[in-house]
Amino acid sequence: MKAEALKGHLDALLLATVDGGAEYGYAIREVLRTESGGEFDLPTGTIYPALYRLERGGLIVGQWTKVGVRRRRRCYRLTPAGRRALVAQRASWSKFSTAVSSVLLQERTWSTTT
Amino acid sequence: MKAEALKGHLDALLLATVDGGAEYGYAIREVLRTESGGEFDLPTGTIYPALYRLERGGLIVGQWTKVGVRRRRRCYRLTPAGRRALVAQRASWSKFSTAVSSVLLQERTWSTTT
DNA sequence: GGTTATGGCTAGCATTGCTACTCATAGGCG
DNA sequence: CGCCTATGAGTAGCAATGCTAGCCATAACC
Repeated sequence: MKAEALKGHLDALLLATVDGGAEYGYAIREVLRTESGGEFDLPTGTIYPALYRLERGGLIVGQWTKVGVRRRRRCYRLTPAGRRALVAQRASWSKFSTAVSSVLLQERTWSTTT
Repeated sequence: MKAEALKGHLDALLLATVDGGAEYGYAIREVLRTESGGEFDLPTGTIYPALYRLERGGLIVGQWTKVGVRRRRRCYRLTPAGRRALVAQRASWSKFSTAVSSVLLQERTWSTTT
């Protein structure tokens, strides 16, 4: 996958993943990789700053939790605004992907590309 | 449509459009708007630099043509490399959109987002 | 004559995801 | 015990790319 392909769509993916239960960066990464059939194998340098952005934007809220004795996780949940954003992003993705597909995958009658 | 949504996909759209006959910037814009159902209403500041990039990359070749008396158009055709790129981009788009959709539009059993 | 459509172009910006690290705890294994 | 891997989080700086906001010219229409 080209590096730029994700641009503008990552937020939606993260919101959708977080919506699937209280999640944290590391787990989100695994879930994204699995659910995407391996397409999205995102570096942590992509995940964490993005979560940060979403939190700053008020779409998710993070909370430190303890794992074991001195291990910590930052768990995120969607805010109401985040939930609305997710709905909007899904709709937006549908429109976008439909549009791209209709341009890209269109059958052309004169498509005997000489 | 968010500004960044297109990133990484514009080249494919342009290649596909140029593949639909010898086209030039202005016409490409119209075709994209029409075929996308209005989703892609791209400013010329997006189109022309992008065509330039594609030409520099050897995926299309441009040629000035005269329209009327002293009007000019830069008409583009796909090169063999461009045609190969288009095939690759279509495949890549399919994989990408499938992946995004499976993350975004997935039905979750526990989706009663409390 | 003035407005709109056709046609092309550019400098500089803003956003965003990636690269390439750092740091720490925990568990497994020779 | 010492090393390697997995888990978990983070950052500075970069590169790419599409957009903003302009510019210019010809042609057509009223």
